[in-house]
Amino acid sequence: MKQKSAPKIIDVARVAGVSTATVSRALSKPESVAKSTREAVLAAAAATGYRINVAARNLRSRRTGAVVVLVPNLGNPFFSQILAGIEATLSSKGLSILMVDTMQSGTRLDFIREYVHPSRADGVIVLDGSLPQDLLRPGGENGKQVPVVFACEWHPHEDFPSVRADNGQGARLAIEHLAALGHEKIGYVNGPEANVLSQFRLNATKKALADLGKTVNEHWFLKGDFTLQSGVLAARKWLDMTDRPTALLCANDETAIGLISELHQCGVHVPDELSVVGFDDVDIAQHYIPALTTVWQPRFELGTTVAQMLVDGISQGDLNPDAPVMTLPVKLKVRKSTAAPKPVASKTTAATTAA
Amino acid sequence: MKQKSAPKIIDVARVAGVSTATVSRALSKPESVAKSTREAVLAAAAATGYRINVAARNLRSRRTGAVVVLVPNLGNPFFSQILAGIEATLSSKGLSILMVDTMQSGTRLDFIREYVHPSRADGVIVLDGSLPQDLLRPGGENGKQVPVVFACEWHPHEDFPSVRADNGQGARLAIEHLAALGHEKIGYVNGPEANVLSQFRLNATKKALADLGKTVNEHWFLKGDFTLQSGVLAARKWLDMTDRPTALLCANDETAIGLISELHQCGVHVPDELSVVGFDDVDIAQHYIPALTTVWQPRFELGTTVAQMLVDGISQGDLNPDAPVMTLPVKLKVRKSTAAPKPVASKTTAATTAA
DNA sequence: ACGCTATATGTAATCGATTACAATTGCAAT
DNA sequence: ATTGCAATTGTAATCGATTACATATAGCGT
Repeated sequence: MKQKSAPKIIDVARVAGVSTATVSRALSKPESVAKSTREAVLAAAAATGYRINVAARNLRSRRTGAVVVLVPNLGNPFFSQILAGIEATLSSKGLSILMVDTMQSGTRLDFIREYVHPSRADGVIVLDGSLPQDLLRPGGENGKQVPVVFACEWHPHEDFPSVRADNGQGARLAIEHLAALGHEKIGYVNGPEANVLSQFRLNATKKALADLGKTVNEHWFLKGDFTLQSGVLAARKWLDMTDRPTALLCANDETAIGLISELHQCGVHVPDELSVVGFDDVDIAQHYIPALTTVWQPRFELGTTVAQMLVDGISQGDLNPDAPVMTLPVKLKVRKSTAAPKPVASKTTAATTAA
Repeated sequence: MKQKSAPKIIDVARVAGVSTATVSRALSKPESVAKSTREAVLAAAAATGYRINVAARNLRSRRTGAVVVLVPNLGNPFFSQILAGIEATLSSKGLSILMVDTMQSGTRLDFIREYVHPSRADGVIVLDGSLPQDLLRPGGENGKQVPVVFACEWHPHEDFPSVRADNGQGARLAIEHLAALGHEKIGYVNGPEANVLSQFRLNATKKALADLGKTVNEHWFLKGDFTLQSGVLAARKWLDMTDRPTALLCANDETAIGLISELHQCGVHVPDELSVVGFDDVDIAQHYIPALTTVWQPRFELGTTVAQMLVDGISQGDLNPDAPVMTLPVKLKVRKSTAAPKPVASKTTAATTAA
């Protein structure tokens, strides 16, 4: 009795004694058919084991039910929680996620370009602020545009809608915290220079320092690239300095952890000899030793928010024209990696004991 | 001159002065058309800005060009590197990734079921060993099956092809290392009981202890669930013990880190008072303080391997019938969280100095 | 010169749903 | 009773590519 090939809509129609149009309606807009018919169709669908052919529906209805997510680096745990938020929202709307790692696929931009197209996806979420922008506006002015929204990162000179954390406020809170502890010599370990977040956090840091009347010493501003290793290198540079800052804000938690671990290797204790602040509040941060003082970002919420923004844009047929930029609040989590600076050596020396 | 709607294959055909069949062939199997025609078609495609309609191709060719990846928890960084490996391999084959978080979508199994279907995906990669198996064999014996492969985790009583790390060897190496350091009282902090990895590592741990003639004391075997918090709880349980183990192997790095951080809070020093071994070697592990001794898993390679296995299965039209289980080797990374046990207090006390 | 094969291309059916439009029915208002 | 409207359902065109099959052309051996 079993059919060789998968049941199609016409098989269901036959069993239910209705037309294919009715089956289609009963399944996709149940309220548009009579109750009795709906039940008959549902029963027939169950009886035949019918499963819709997604390609056929997509072709005819000119939708895809999918959203492309362009992630800079899937291996980076920072993005995984944002992805989780995106997934939660999109799956609740019946949309699926096409994931593309722009690092991996980076050698062939054409590969990515293929995804930014109405026949592929109903929308695009970009977590990578450094993609060439022409890639996101395919076909210039003509043809249908796929709605594009940014999360976390963004294009500095473009006006795509975006959701981001309040990076400026985060840097300011961190600097104010260090200043309140009594630090006068405060530095910063940057992320990649090409990255908007790095630059934004860097500028906000300098602004906050200036506003507080603190020295902005370029020697205390170190390069980095968001990796653990760049924290290690920053530690070595700090060790080599003659006039060292007493506190360092890092562009992210990885950098802060690499920094602290290398200092530990070299017998330098945090926060006694240097206060360190991270950025992001990854899960490990509060379980690091010392527990990391850091700027918390609502990562899961960033994901749900950007997904919702895109869903709204898709259903409106177009994105909100005034290119909204949503900025979500951050929080400073004060833990154990920051403390008042050590009293200057030339004065009275009451040796501080380490735990 | 610009057309309102996106150019279709027939527009390209007109410009190139050939039929749609020829255009299709020129684009998908270039070697099957004459060189001159191919060039004309490519030029016409470029001139019109033609982009293929994926839904149409999928419908006709009965393929999807997509692979579904079922991830237990996207927010867990452990999976992100495996995903990166999967992405690298699949994207190089022109396949896209449909990502589904089985935790998020877990409330509705039907939602997941929808993805395990030939019209959705050409294959499925499962990273979650606890999914109901009927979900992965839709339609019982009839109908086309979608190839399914497992990575990391697997179904204990099923014979799907799978790729996994050598968890048994990992546990054995860890126990042998602790034994070699002189530990006699060795415990284990488990992951979720329902998880195959937890159980596998647990059993291998017990076996290794028995083989080495060490005590297997059930009081030293603690429950856990792979989270940082479960490490914290394990630490408290350890503190409450009267007869404490001198070394603990943890089911994963998160647990180990939670454990160490809580002990640190309580003034207990690792490894002086307790040796701790993790499992997985997440990026942070070597930058933790103390640097974590742990079992390294080839996570990226797990991803590339399982993806390759699936790709082979798809192209063969069927998966290797003898349900191959590939086991990738692990390595023990000895760092600073393990040391010889403290000499018994009643004996001579030569206080060991900590770095 | 003839037939045969190999190569290249064209014609049109096909994949399986959605949906515009038409048709039917029931019911209320006139 | 007749008309009008709303609610259901059916008929058939349609989405845009792929591909089985048919056809045309060229090269080759005898």
